[in-house]
Amino acid sequence: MDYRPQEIERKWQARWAEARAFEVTEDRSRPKFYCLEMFAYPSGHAHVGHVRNYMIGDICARTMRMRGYNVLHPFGWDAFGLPAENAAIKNNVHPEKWTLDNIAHMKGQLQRLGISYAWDREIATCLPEYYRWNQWLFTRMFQRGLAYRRRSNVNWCETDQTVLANEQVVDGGCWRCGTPVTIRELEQWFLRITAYADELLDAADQLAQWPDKVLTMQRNWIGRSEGARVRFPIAPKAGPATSGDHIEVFTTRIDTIYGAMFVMLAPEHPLVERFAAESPDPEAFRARVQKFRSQDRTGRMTGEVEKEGFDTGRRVINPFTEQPVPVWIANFVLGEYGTGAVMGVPGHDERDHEFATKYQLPIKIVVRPEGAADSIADVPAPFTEEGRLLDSGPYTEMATEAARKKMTEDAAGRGVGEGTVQYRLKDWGISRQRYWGTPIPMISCEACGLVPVPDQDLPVKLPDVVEFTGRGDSPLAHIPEFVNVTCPSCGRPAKRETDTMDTFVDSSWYFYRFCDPTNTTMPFDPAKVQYWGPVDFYSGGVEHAILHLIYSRFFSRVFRDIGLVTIDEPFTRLLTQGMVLRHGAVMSKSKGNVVDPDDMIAKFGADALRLYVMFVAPPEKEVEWTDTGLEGSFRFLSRVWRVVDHLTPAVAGAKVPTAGAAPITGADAPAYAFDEDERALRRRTHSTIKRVTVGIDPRMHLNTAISSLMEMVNDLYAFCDKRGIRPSGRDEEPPAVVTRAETAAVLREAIQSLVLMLAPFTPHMCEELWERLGDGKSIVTAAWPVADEDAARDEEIEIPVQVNGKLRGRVTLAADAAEAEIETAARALPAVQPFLADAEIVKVVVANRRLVNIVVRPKKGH
RNA sequence: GCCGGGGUGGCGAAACUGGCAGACGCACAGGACUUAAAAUCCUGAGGGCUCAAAAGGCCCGUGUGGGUUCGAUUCCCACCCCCGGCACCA
Repeated sequence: MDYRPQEIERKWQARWAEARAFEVTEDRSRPKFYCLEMFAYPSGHAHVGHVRNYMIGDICARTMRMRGYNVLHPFGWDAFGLPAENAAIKNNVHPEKWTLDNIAHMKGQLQRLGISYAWDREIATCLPEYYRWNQWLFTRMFQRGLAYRRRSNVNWCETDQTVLANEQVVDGGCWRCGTPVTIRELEQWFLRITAYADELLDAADQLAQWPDKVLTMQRNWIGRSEGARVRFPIAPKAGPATSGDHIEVFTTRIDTIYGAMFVMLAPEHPLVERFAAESPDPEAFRARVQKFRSQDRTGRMTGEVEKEGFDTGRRVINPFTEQPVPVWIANFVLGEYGTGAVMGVPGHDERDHEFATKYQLPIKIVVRPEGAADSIADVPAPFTEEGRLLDSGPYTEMATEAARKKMTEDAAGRGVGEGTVQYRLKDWGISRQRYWGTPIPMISCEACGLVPVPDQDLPVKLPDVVEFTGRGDSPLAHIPEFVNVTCPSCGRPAKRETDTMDTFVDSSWYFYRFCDPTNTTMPFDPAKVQYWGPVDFYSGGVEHAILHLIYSRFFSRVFRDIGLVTIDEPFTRLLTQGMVLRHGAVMSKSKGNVVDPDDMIAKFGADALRLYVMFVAPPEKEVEWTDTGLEGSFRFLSRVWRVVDHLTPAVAGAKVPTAGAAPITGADAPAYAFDEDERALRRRTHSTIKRVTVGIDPRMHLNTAISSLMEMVNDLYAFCDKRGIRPSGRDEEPPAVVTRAETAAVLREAIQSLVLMLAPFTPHMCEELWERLGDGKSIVTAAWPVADEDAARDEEIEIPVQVNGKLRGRVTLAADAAEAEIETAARALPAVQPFLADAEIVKVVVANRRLVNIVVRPKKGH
């Protein structure tokens, strides 16, 4: 019978669904394994780039099931978001309909791929049963001061007409559409992720099974800097100084403060307006500030815009030198980092040096390189490295590091500053002026202020009837019935918040909801998360390295501090899968280079597609799609099918040799006398089991695991060829006849092991073969084969022999040959004789019994 | 500029801890089977040189140049290039 994947696949997908084969409950008799792929945004159709991730997770989930774990492998939909709303505006479809239709289609695609999901746990974040708990959590965060509202400058996308979090600004543009970000000042809700900055940073060291790349990105994003805040008193314009009137700067180099020749304010600094007002020509002053503020934001942030500034005419006192220094306003000082003010040390900072040079400000050298220059003239300015202090009062000659410590202490002692830690990470702005998201469950009352919606009134549901305008205010604001409410606290008329939450809130805790997806009284039952959590294996695109993955680590800690979970880190092991390219580009509808899995399934079946995608490269790497590669995988599966199908009836009665090696039969296997070829085939079978087992977990080298299986199949064909029992490849095939019991036994062992090991990759075909080969039960829970070390062991070893590091021949010896025997055999090898003839043997290295190297040199006087 | 990952045949790749470079596959070539083709099965192949041919032999070869070592794709130093991230963060 030919390999006809489509029939087989339909059959087994139906059986799995009927048997609810992948649904699980908490079973304390078995170890748990939580395998998760990042859930999907239901954009319409999944292409092979998307589904590669689900395949990777599925290999893992199916393998762990066969190894006896109780595997939770759920799937769901990150279903809120702008595309649905944009589609609504464009096509006049309700976002919910658009979303649910897409979910239905994509779910079908995944089912046709045979991904082993527990569909009973499917969730969609756009449903009130889910987003209700976003609201619940938000009110808890509000109560704990982790959610707060403030007016601030926010990133605004003109195309999407909404706010973006800092993490959603990519290269100065919107992460979704690329539109350059502009700045708006708005009242916004923020989540206080900075409260966890230290912990998120420190705990990153414990994430041993995360890629370095992702950890580095997170560390950079959090951006911890140790330094000091130092206050420079403002010299009075006229009359006495107000007490405490000062400019506070943040610096990581307080040791260079004797070289601070000026102080710079960001154009956004709160003191700027006061200085303008107090200046002789306030309007001119403001105009100059305005110029900086309106400069291209990304240019200002990245140094592409030239450094510019102007002298405010004001002076502050350097608290260490006690000398007055001028205050400038400079376009390159960032208002939102540190204190929005910095000290200018042109001798020891590149930017300050550039600025001072441009405006002819004085440059003072206060650090010299260790050891070297003892004359100031020799110090190259700007000198930004560590060294020894010069011309720095009592600190002169101290090493920079020690000086930083001492000067920070002294500043604190004198009340002019203190040591501090500064983060680049900012609080997460979550307000979005759009419809298709979780309504923020807050009510604004004139008497009571901001009041959270009480639990019994949750969820705050999205109203159905809405006009989608795409304007920059929330569509919800136009629905009076939604907006006008009574204050839950005092009962007077009040207004509801009309912004919705960033959809990244939805995805920051969904992995816990999967543990208890239908709970109606809590986000999840803590006992269930206690059982399933944390996620043991998590895979998804590296594009979420700092968005989703840092928010999730944050939310896990919030749930912990609320008392619902005890674990800190939600994801033990992270795999970032590479993208699938076609014609050198990421697949996208607009480029017209997408490969729809359904088209490939129609041609070669889901199993061949799965195998190809896993074989073509390691999971982390980008791959280029090729049709011929897929055909190759189909050929291999046909080859497996043919040989297993051909041999199955002939080996049906055989008992496999060892209990450990075989999952189903052979407890009382007879004592076989294997011949050399049979032993060789067993060796291949068992060494393949070893390689494939570690290849999948822990190593996740799925491509080489598959190539090991291919080698095994090649050996199997060679063996059959030798014994005259190979499949002909023709339609009408005479049945294979295996008369020798030993041969039948090793063949059965081989094909059984092969089918079991291939099952995670190509589950439908393996189920079909297992139906005739196995114990009548599904291969889903069949036991993973165990290698028999004795059978896997080599009887003979072939050892390469080198002379001076060049390969000259090989010797074959018994596997247990002693080193001395190996050396003797190597020296006796005819191929090495010519090199030994006129030479003196310096030494002979027998390396680990794996290689012999004879080191010679020409005889003296020859 | 800083951080992370890479650079190996015509192509995708492999090589566990310093030990036979190129497993496995794609594409290609040859053979068997076939009236024929497809399919299938088998065989070959890093480059160059030597040899009438084959067998065999020799040299070169993992981005470049050095180093350590009996031995380096692997370790060290310097450099070039590619990909990804961050980037005036004081």
